[in-house]
Amino acid sequence: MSSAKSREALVQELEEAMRRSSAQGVMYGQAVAEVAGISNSDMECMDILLLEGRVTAGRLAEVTGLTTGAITGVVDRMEKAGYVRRERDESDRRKVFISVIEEKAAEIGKFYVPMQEAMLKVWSSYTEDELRLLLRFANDGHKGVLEATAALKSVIDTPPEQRAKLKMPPKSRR
Amino acid sequence: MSSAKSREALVQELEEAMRRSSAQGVMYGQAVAEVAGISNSDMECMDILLLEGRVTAGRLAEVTGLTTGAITGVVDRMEKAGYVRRERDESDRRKVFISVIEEKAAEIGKFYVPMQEAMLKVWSSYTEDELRLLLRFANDGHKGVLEATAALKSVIDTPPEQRAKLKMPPKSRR
DNA sequence: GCCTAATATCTTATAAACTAAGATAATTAG
DNA sequence: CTAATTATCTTAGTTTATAAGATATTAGGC
Repeated sequence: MSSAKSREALVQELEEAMRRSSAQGVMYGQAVAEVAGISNSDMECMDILLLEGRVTAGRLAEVTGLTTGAITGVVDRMEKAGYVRRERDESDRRKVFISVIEEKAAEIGKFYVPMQEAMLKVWSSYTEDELRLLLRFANDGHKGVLEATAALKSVIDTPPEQRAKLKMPPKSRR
Repeated sequence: MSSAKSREALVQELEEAMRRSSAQGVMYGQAVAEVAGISNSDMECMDILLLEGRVTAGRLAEVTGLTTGAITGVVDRMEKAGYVRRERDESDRRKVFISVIEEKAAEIGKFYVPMQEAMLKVWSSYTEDELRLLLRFANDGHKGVLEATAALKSVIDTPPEQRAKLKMPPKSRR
């Protein structure tokens, strides 16, 4: 019974299942923001900061897609709440680095514990070989999403006249 | 030699890889909303509608975590833009079902094409047995995230005195 | 059947957070 | 040195959210 389901049906089920669980993942993030008492955008910036450590205001704007003005607001709020600190770059004094204050940020990290525990529980029912496959998929998937994001964004940058039918050559920016 | 990587290391890598790709997934969603010219919340509601087909305003509020007043606004905007239509339930005339207008919704669906293509490309490099494993994981994962969301929300309802310490995850080294 | 409570959505006033445009300040190039 | 560029912040106005309560419908107890 190697084909109880056709490959096509399998792929379709996969698509739907992935969509559902990623939607639920988004909602988890919102719930964390709510419990932590900070806005969604602030939370997203914290995530970036926790991953990259020390980032300029401009890069936050770039990554989140917010305007620099909005980022000023985000950083004001997070600084006031004690999560981050502004540090002017001494070699280029226009730049402002935002850096995480670890002790305070750890309070937020706690809210990810239920998620980590749930995932550990799920993974505990898989063999090591299966986990290796999942890891391969997570990495392949990440690359795929990056690719898709680039393809989609090239649509944004295409002037409306030319936008009629979408093509995929990723346009190099910056 | 069945463990080139220890199970623990594997799980940790998985955790990080999943976090990265889901963060990228969130960004894809934002990009779609931007290209489609509708807000993030509106987009989220559209996603729910596309999945469930026909949903009451109250359920949208429940699922998204927005107030019913905010949902009124969301539906007003989407109705005005022609994506959905309000339908009063004849058997309980307090209820308002929101249902998708397929032809118009397809315009949004088109922005998911780059993502679908990227995923198809990824999946094409897996065997059917492997796809079945991925499907199992997607479903298990969804259940896990639901569980985690519930666990997190129970923290909201816990009085602050008892909320003091949650277990921290095993310190992740990067 | 009638009154009260509960449910589902919408309305209003107000607040939060965003954008667009432009001000400020520092750096780089000619 | 001056002009152009870069990075962030400020301001005015808009969008989208909340909280509280209005409106309309249904359900339950007597």
